[in-house]
Amino acid sequence: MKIVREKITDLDLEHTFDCGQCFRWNREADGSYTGVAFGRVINIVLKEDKLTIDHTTDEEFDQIWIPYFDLTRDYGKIMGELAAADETMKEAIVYGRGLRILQQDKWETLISFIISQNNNILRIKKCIETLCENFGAYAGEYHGKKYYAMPSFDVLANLTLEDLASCKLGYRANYILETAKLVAADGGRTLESTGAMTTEDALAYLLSLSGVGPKVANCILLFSMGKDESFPIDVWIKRVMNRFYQIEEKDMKKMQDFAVETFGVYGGIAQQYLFYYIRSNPC
DNA sequence: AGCCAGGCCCAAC
DNA sequence: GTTGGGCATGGC
Repeated sequence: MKIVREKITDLDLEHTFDCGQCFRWNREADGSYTGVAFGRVINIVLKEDKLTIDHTTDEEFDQIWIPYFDLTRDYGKIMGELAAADETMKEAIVYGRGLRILQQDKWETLISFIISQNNNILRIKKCIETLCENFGAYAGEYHGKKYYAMPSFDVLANLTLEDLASCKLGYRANYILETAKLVAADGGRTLESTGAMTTEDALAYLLSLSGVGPKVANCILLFSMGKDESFPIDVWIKRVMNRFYQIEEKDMKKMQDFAVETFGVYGGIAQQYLFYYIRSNPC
């Protein structure tokens, strides 16, 4: 069934899906997007302020898609506050207006960003897609195409490197097996409870997993655990920090401090506008 | 062909 | 505690 909601503001699906925070949404010929999240397949389109989601229900919209798209939060206010911080941020917001930080599934985000390391976005998407098709639960069919969810930690914990070879994950395959075993050891309870932890504790837990360092951990904190102040620093953010804020590319500590001082509790959201801006306008 | 990609691990200082 | 080499794979 199809649901419609009007008066949706400060949302741009292209910016939200293409800013590098998620990997499983694809644009259709008609401009709508189809993707899988939380085990559901939906097709979504926004025309003016009218949001239409196909293949869902009123109940699922309330329980899954409102939190997923972060629709209860006032991004107009957030953008206003960040834009007042400085001129670069202001330009980045003009460019990426409507970008919202999705609240994604923790396990899927964890695996996705382990795969993301030293990798490019196109290939990250292919790796994730293959992993889901080969080992994920069937999530449904939309317009003749079948979709599969991210395989659970129980499934991945029982695979071998040979099983994963077909996914072409490279050296990351072992990280995924090790992390799946660690998460499955307590039935995923620690991972699920991270949202209620302090950011510091959640970060420490993530860093204890295999293939998760500071950058990947901060992405997971921001994109799935509601830790808005988390400021992931990758090669692109280093370039932003160097080009626009005159911080040396190796000085991560100074970048972190700068983010806290300048962007405060919305550091991660600011980071995402900057990432999207610099990637779309490289040098 | 060689460099790069939303970095991390581990050994050597 | 910090630094640097190595790392699978494929797009450009």
